[in-house]
Amino acid sequence: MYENFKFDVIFRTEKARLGELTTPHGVIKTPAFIFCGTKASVKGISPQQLKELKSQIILSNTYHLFSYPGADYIKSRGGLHKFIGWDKPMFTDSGGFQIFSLGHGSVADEIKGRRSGISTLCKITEEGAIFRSYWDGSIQLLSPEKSIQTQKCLGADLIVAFDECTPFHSSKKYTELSMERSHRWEKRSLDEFIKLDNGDQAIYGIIQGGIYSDLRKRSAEFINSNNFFATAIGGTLGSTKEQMYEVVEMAVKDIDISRPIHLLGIGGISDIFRGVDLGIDTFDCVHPTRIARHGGALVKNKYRDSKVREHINLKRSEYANDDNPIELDCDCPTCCSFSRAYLHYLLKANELLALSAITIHNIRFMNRLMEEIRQGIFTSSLNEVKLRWC
RNA sequence: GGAGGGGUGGCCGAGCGGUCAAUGGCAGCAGACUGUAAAUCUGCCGACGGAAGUCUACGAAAGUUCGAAUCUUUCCCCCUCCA
Repeated sequence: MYENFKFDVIFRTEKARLGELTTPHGVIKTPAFIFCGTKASVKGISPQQLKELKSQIILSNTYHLFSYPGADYIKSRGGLHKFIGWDKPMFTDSGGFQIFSLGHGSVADEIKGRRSGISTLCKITEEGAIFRSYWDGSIQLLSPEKSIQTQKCLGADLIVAFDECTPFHSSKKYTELSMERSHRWEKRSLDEFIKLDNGDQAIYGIIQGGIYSDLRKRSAEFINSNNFFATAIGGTLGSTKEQMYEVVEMAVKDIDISRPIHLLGIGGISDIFRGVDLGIDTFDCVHPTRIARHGGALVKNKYRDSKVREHINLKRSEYANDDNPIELDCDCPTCCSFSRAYLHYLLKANELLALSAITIHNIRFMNRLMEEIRQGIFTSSLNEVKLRWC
């Protein structure tokens, strides 16, 4: 198994490590950031642009593509890579996060106790999760087997076992029962994966256990003892940044470090530095691409307008007369030709170009961040890099 | 010339005797967003004040009424139809 996959650690300092994750569609230099193209598209930009911005890998989502246009459809189009015109590595998430997000809303809403809108999650059973489709309202069951079969049809290089992403507001008892069910689901995912395996995919197991160190330890041991190619850290990571770092640290402690380690759903700049310090190899997050569509351009600390934000909000009126690019030292196409004033105007005028232009900057920003982090590990100067970016 | 319909906060547009400083929407000003139901969501948005509150407001003026954006009269201005 995993004969077409390989993970080599090239260099390490303390826990941080520089690696190469080999897949049938190429090598991913780690630490790496994975951009979210949930519905088989990174919103607003093309695979060609992603490549020009030096992106290594993108992610799509099982739940969304399962609901529409369907796994068989994408398979009959030749798989995701061919369908969307992307020949580099791909990752698919299993749909486990949607058990959380469709049941509880966004991470922030859940942590802050805000009521989310109408839930389209109907029920979680031992068999799987029952959803009302976001697409057509029909009732659908997503089970471990179904998730793996779907991910097989989609054809991403790296796929993920089906789990339940537990919310922050759940008791230890619920977290434990959910974790145990996730373990059974993950075992079923692995069995289904092995049954269908033809060498072109590798599967991640996910560590659950919420904010509880004993549960995280048990979960890590479970994943280690099964033949997953790699390990992802999932579930709630707590309600504050500090708690998140603690949870990641406790989760990472018992992971088999010969396997690649992915941190699900995290993409803040300082979060990535902390993750890298703890030995995380890959990250994925909607944040860079989502805030771009809301007018947020990621910037290094010297360009910020707020102590708490890692981006500037180009919708703010102060940018109306700012002729500088988002960042003076950025090499992205947006910074090479557009001023903050123009981007501000495009946002106000509701022009679609604003969304893609800022997305382009944020993607290049994340890729440059990861390039510098890799360089920083290699030259043992990660702290200096961090001072520039955080 | 005849008949009718209107004028409401930056704009559009509800309200047609008290619960109206006035529903909505847009624009404006902020905020949020971390395995994407997200080009989304939330808050503020007459003036002064931290707030209680005070003042000025529904074309203009005069009235009726305990009370008027809402009723009456006159005036000004718009629009539609007929000649």
